Amino acid sequence: MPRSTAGQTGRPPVTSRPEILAAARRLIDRDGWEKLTIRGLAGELGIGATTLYHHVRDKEDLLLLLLTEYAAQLPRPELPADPRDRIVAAGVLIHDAFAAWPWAAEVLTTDGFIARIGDPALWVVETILAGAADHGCTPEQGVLVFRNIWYFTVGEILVRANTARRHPDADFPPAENSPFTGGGSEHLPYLTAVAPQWGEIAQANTFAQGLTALVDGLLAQAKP
Amino acid sequence: MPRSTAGQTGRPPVTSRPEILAAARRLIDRDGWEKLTIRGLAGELGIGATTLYHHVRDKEDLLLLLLTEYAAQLPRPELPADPRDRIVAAGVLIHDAFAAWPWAAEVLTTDGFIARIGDPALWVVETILAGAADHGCTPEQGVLVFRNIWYFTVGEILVRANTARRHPDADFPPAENSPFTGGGSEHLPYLTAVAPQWGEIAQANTFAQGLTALVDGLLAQAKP
DNA sequence: ACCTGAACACCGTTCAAGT
DNA sequence: ACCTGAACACCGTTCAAGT
Repeated sequence: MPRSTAGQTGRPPVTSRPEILAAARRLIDRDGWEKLTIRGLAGELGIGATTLYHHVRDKEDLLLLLLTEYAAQLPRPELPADPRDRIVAAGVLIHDAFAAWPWAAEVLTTDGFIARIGDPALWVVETILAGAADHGCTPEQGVLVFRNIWYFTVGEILVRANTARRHPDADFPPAENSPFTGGGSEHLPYLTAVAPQWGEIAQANTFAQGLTALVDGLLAQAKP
Repeated sequence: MPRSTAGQTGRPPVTSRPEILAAARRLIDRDGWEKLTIRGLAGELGIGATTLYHHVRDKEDLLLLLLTEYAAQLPRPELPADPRDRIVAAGVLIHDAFAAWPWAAEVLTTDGFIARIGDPALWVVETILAGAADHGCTPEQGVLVFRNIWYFTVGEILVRANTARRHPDADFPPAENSPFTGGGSEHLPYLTAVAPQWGEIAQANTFAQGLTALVDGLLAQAKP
């Protein structure tokens, strides 16, 4: 008996989990991740919306599968030998992975997915812990280093992704209609002075620089 | 002619913007901010849902009003004289304000509100820019310092708030069902070693410590 | 086995009609 | 002036019925 198409019982499938995940990625890449809806995804596949529930537990499960697939597929490059440089490089890797897929970072925080990414993503955590230990950190200090890097990275991606969505070249303050650009700005001299250049300054990618500052500060704290 | 109740034309109001904002805060404090819906808010006030649109442009406008009101009401304490300590203190202030109202941080990133908070919140930005300048930073470096602090702070609050929502005492990895706690964890020795204590370590509030590391690292970069 | 439409319990928002 | 219900265009999800 052939095991693939013959001898089956019941109605034949119209889709599969891999097909669903591929369609979801297509939809996200095309319209943005906030447009990924169960109904829209079913439409993309040309099937009934409720059919999806036979291949995926719920929408949260779908997002988790998407994230896991993405994480597993990421390259795993050679890292520098120096512990400090290795930690920075690992942080940059996390950052670049999520910067290319900003919705992933958003999902990761907004829904508390952090604790549920599987094996394929854990080697980055291991790399940072190992780097900290090589530098002379205790395990506790290593965890601290990782968590602080994680905070910084998530924050940078979320702020950058969301400000880009609205103000293509501005960032924090100097919206033309902002109250401080009008009258009464005497008590905000520094802000008023940099306001014109803020947008330009904010546009530069300074993530690696900021991360380096954070890592250096953390390692200095751990080993005085 | 009395100016309050007599001589008016048209149907009398059933609510007002301050009443709406107060009800919204009540709802958020009681049920969490994801439960704040236009319909639910109208229900809380005992009025028709569509009536709200006569006092508030839309839901985004409502959230912005809420944020502005909250920011305006925050205390404005005395800060240390030393520039570095002042920057750290200002960062801790931002953090504590949003940590007490985590949904505000979430709104701030998820909807790109950052560029639109008004005057009452800008003095913190000014404080950080002034501190950086006092330390010898250029205006560009000052902006960099502020932005990095902002990333770190937002990230910390979002990650902490959302992991707390699900895993009361865990944070990143050691969920009991995590793949690496089972077999095949030989290539993750550091992670495996700290796994049992991770939750406990992650529970401590190390924000000020992490922020200090970041600020020290940034200031060291700016003035070698 | 797998698929489906109808239905449930929600959203934010608009608009013509009422007071 | 202000308020309102009905309606529009959506959500995620369940479930009985079909193939």
